[in-house]
Amino acid sequence: GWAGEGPGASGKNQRVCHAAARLEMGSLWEEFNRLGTEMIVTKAGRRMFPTFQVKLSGLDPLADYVLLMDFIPLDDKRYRWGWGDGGRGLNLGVLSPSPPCRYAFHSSSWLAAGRAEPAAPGRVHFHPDSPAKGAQWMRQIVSFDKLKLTNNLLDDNGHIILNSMHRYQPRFHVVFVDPRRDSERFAHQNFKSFSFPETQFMAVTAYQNHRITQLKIASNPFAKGFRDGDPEP
Amino acid sequence: GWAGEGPGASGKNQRVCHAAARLEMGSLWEEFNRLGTEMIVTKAGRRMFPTFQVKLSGLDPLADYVLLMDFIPLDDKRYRWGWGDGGRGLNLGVLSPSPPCRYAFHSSSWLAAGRAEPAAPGRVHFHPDSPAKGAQWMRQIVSFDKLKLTNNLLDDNGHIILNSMHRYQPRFHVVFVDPRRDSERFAHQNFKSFSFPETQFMAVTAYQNHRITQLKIASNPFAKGFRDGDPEP
DNA sequence: CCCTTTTCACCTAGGTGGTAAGAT
DNA sequence: ATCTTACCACCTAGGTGAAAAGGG
Repeated sequence: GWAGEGPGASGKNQRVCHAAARLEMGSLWEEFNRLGTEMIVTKAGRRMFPTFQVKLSGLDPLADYVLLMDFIPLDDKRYRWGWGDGGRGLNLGVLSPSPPCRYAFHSSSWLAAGRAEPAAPGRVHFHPDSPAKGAQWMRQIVSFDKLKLTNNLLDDNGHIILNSMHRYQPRFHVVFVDPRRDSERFAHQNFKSFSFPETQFMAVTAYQNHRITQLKIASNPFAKGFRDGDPEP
Repeated sequence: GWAGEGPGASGKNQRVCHAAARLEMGSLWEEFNRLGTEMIVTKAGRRMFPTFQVKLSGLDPLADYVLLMDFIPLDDKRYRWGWGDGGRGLNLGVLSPSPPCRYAFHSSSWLAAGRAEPAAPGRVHFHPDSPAKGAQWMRQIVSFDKLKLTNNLLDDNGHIILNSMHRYQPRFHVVFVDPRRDSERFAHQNFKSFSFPETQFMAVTAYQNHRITQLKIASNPFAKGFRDGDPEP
């Protein structure tokens, strides 16, 4: 679907106010989201799967833009994966699917387990093709496949630093490169942000929900080595 | 070594007239050049080895530059590899090494064999990071490892089109992106070209000089599978 | 005969989750 | 007990020259 734009769509520069972004692989993102998406974080940095990619429109073909992403905590909680009190209260319906039978073997779910860790420094990831003309960005799908997530607070590779067992919402920003002298004064008018709820996820160092693992293996080409039976193209 | 700049260094824009480029892997290029460098061309496109890479200096850190390469015919001849008339006249000393013994088994060499084919359309290869600031270009070695050579006159992948069995001189160009309105009128002032004689080569569809093959195998990591004996790091 | 094309085994380079050991 | 790390086999993706087949 098309993203809801950030607050305050008024007062935006003409170069960004008509910008629109469609999330690619939307059905795959929704399939993960229904199970409660998990993303691995490692010391060396791990890519996201699905990859965050968008199709852009509404840019000025001749203007320069910078594209970037950041990740904001979805709440101030820390989570753990396990068996709750039988299903009352702590289960987060949005996060885990309603199991077909509440007493089935696989009935674990995400439980709030205290307040969030101190937030890591809020890094951003610039799309490596930035800056580029609007025409270039709109020509084809923009893929953030170089973006990596890490749990290393001291990371010096420029990766996105996240806390494991915390929930995050990826955000996507289109920034018009203002050629005017005192462009800093208009910075707040020169960008537009997009947030796709179906891309939210739990950062983990190892997968907790086995259904997530299975869906990753089934849909990520690099995990083909772990597929069992007959394929389905 | 440092490149000789193109003719007419006078009248250049301040943003390019101090630009300098040092060829990287110079000793490897020279080793190939002493044997007579050959570069494979294929229908699908083949990378160069050694890769053309330079270290830049003298750019304006804050100005925008485009970096690109093209290839110019070194002469108007077509060549063939074989046995000459005993060593008189047709042997090109620069192209093949003086064999230790003129009557040794490996005494073939490049011989002129008629006039050149009609020149293919003179394509150029823009470095994919173009345009970028001078500071960015000077930060580290600029590598043209995405450049591919093809002999397909109908190529639509944007590769460099060359005629097999013809000699070429790679050229490297630094172009200042002039922000002025009528910048086209200053185009001839806004670039500086570099030509390294040790990078000239013969385009081939299959290696002719067995010593070139051996040196490629010995020095190209992707050809490690063809190395025989003990390695030498 | 000489040159080109195709296919292939063998590499580099790097993205997967599994697994077992380590850390707290 | 729970989470993290390091290493691994197994993939994708693509760059090598060898060898055989193709073409004029």
